[in-house]
Order: sequence, then C-alpha cells, then structure tokens
Amino acid sequence: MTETDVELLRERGLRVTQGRIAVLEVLEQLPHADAEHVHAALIERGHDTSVQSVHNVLGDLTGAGILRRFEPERSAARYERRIDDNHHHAVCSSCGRVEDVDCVVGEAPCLHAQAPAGFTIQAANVTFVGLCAECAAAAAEAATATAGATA
Amino acid sequence: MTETDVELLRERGLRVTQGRIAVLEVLEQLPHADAEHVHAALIERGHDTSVQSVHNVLGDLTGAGILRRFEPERSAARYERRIDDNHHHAVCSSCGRVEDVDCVVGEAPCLHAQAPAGFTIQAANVTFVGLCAECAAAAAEAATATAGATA
DNA sequence: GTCGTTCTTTTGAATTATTCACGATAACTG
DNA sequence: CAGTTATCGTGAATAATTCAAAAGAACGAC
Repeated sequence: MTETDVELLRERGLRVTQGRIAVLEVLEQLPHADAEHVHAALIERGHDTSVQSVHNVLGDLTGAGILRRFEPERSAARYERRIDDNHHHAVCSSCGRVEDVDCVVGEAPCLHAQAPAGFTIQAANVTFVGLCAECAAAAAEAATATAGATA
Repeated sequence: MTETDVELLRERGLRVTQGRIAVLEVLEQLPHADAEHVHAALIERGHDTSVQSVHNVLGDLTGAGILRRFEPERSAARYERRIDDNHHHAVCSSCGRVEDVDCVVGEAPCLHAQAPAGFTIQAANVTFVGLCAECAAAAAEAATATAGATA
C-alpha cells in the first residue's frame, strides 16, 4: 500500500514525506476523518506532529487531487481518499456518522439538472441527511419508552 | 408582506419582534445572504443591531422552520426563505455567487439512492459547483488573451 | 391600560476550525 | 555528498459562530 502511495505522491509532483504517507495510511482506515481525528490517529501511531501540520498536509493532498474534502453541515471538514468515483455521503443527523453512498445514476449524478443560464457545472455534491441504523433504533426505543411511561 | 411575516412568526409560536421582521424582509431581497450580509443590510436600513443578534435571529428562524440554512464549502453559512420546495444550489467556484436550481425530479430528488443498510433518509442536499455565466466569460477571455500574448 | 411573566436582545467574552508567517528540517537533483 | 527548495513545526492570528448573564420588549391576564 505504501509503495502505491509513494508513486501517487510522485505522480502529482509532491515530495514523499513520512507525514504525507502516514496521513494517507490513516485515511485508509478512517475514511471520513476530520483534521483532528487524523492528528489523533497519527499521535497514536507514534508520529509526533501538530494539528496545523495535519491541516497543511491535508490541504496539499487535496489540492493535488489525492484527497477529497467535504464539509457536512455544522461539523468540521472531513477528508477521504475516494476521489475517482463520484459517490455521495449520508450524514446521520443524530450521531454525525458519515457513510458512503454509491451513486445509482451512472457517473455524473444529477448533472442534468436545470442549471441557471450560462452556468457551467463542474461537480455535484450530494449529501443525504437522516438517521443511521443505530440512531433510528435508539430513537424508536425512546419513543416507545415515553409512550409507555405516559400511558 | 409584513403582515404575512407576522402571521408566519405567530404560527410557529415565535414572538413578533422588529428584528425578526426586518431579517425576513432582508432575506426577501437577498435570497442567499450570510449573517454578515444580513447584518450589513439591517444597518443600512437603520436597524441598529449586532452580528451576534443576527445570528440569534437566524438561528431561531431556522429552528422554527421558517428559514433554511446551508453552507457552501469554504464559505460562511447562508440563509434563505425558500423552504417548502426542495430546490438545490449552484455555487460559482470563482466568485462564490449562489443561485437556485429547481429540481428536475419531482419532489424528492435522488432520495431513491442506495442508502446504507438501515439508514433513514430525511433530506437531500444537492450543491452544484461550477462557473457562473460571468466568471465563465471572464475565464474564456483571459484564456484567449494569454494565448494571444504567447503566440 | 397596567402588571407580570417569559421570551428576546444585547454585550462581551469564549470556542472551534482553520490559516498565516517564518525559521528549521528534510527530500530530491546533480 | 552538497545545494536547492519544498515541507514541517511552532506560534500567533483570523473568521464564524456560540455561550452566558443582565436589560429590554412582547404577549396574556386582570
């Protein structure tokens, strides 16, 4: 995996540094981590670095097209490695968990929308908001518990 | 218009205050304003208030379902009055302008996506990123100018 | 109309995520 | 191996937003 990452960086004209490799490895395991989580994961693995440096690396990799950055509402920016396919995200409104949603439509989802006159669409960001399985179950349980208490 | 706004507030159980009415009027004219712009517009109209209070009002109105809040990437949160229909947004990556995009699909756009197991979708946020007509024209002009210079 | 309760606003500070600046360090080139 | 330059680390700075407590305004009751 690391060898591939090295090539990936070289391809984009970026220097291969320990920090960048480490960030890429972390994002392999934490697919939707924000800067703080990446930083924490790096510390855990013995990489002594700062949050600012993590932002720096994430910014560089995003700029180079290696990472994709997206910002769920009311939460910090998150980063992920899947950039080639255009998949979407489902954000749990209760616990904040982010899951991937593969686009049902071919490769350019919803790009045939009725854009304003002259507007050139380059990309579409689709985010679904809802309840993940666990939170939905918890909510249902809470509802029945309340109903039972008031009955 | 103001009478309607008054009723709107009452319906949602919110007290009718000058500030809230004023914010609603501003958003009638500036459909995708952020807190700072709303504040500036209020000052211009002689309403003496603070940015924090504007945030407060916007938060209350959003919580009451009168306003819709959305956050284009890398920009402050914006607010709009259109909440009943589920339209989308086109954000110009060059100038940051936001325009409305009416959904081509019926009422629930892309809601039939392949959600993760157990995930209950409540809403879909679709944002198109691209170049607005003006910025596209400017970019094209710059390109030809450069080509001419180097030729 | 007046009174009192409760919701809103105000003011100021605090928080969070991110960016900037610059000296120190490490990676690539020849 | 030495030189050049991208990158990292440290610290401060910025921007948007939230929080907390006291002052003020809106609504309902009388």
